[in-house]
Amino acid sequence: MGKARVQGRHAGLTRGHVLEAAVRLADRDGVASLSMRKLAAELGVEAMTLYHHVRNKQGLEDAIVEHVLAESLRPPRAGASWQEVVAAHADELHRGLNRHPGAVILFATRPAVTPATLVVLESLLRVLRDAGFAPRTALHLIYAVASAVVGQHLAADGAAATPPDAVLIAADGLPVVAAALADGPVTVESRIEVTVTALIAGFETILARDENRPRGMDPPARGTGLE
Amino acid sequence: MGKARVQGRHAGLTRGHVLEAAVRLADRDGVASLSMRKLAAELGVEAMTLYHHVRNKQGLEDAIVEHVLAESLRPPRAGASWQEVVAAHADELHRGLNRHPGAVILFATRPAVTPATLVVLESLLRVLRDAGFAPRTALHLIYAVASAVVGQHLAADGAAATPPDAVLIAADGLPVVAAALADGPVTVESRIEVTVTALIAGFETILARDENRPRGMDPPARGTGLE
DNA sequence: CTTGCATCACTTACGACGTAAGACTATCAT
DNA sequence: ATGATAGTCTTACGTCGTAAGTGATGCAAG
Repeated sequence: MGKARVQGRHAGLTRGHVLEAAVRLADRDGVASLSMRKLAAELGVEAMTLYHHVRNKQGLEDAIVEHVLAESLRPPRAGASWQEVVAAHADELHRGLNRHPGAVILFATRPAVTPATLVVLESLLRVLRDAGFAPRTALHLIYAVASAVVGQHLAADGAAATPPDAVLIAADGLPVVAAALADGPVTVESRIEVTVTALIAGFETILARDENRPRGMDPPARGTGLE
Repeated sequence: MGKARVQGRHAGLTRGHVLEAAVRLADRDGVASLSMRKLAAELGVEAMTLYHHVRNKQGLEDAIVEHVLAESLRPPRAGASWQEVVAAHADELHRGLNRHPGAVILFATRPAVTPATLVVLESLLRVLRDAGFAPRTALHLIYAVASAVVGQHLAADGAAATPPDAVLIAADGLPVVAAALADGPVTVESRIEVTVTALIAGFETILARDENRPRGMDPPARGTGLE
């Protein structure tokens, strides 16, 4: 009786609000500490309410990935060389992850093959094909760049979690490691820049090699020792 | 009062047993579904008992990473070229992750700078330095390869989680994507092989470039567009 | 206007999780 | 015999995702 309950009054919550708050909380505290209850509290609502706007927690995480990618990736600039296009793509991805550090781990887990990202992929592949790459090789190139960027972010985040002193102490008696760490910390930016530069240069030589061997011939014959 | 309790009878549990069981469960069901309680049950023991052999769950995960790395990485073969050494290192890492698929995600999270891995790193860096690489560049090379291998495994696992049909359907109207996916699935092996090949080729050109510019000069001047 | 219904919100509840605190017991050095 | 130590179990707390059910709101059809 008494107890004027106001339950159920529509709060005007939309999927957009939920997602925005989710990204904000993930950025602030990391996605690991993001829970349906905390997110609901942030929105002034009960936990179960969120399930009207999101299938479940995994759906929420997928949506975060999609959101970050959508706001980060742009179609390749017309008239740019394939090297510039690939470098720009890596840069966009890197900036997106930098803008949402707490969400990086999601990119390692969720595949992120949504229509929107596939469209971007298509345009990237088209540039590469026009430059002479076989479609399969072009796909490998994009995969390599994306994995490298995400991987470097993950590794850098993990490294940031351990105090650098501990590493330096552990590196005692290991002169080359010490020398490599001597001049300043290794930043994500430098890691990504070097990696992407190397990948582009590497695929330049792969492209040159493949163009000199026009039609269906044998694989690279003992390239890396991987099988 | 009655109730012949048999609690506390030493079960002869060791850290090695705990770790071995943890790796086994992680391999079977994935590390995400590994809990202290399940692990304890697997060992015929109560959950809290594990805390006498492991600091906490994170410590357990770190130990899993360490264990996999220790059983996978080998010191570089004497007399091999730096390219062979790097390729072999990538291959060892890849095989290790292949052997323990459920634990891959841990390699994205935990930094894995233990004394043992640092020793391996030192020997790798020594080979690269002897080949003419600056220590910092050598470190970037190893980081790039490790991140690429882990990143490709993660991406491949994520991709395996989504049914390939869905991707093919989504790729409808995207001719280049479709063409790239046309001849068979993209395996982890091929992704890693191509990436590592490209990285090695790329660092070959970086090495050649740096050797022609011996002492401290400007950075590559608009290399990738990353800053 | 009334009636019905889909939508949004809330409540309660369940089983799982990591782990702090403490009690018990077996083993071994003194 | 006497402690000390280390391995084990019990209980408990707070958190998590979410299934199931209840109630209120606002809109559309009669």
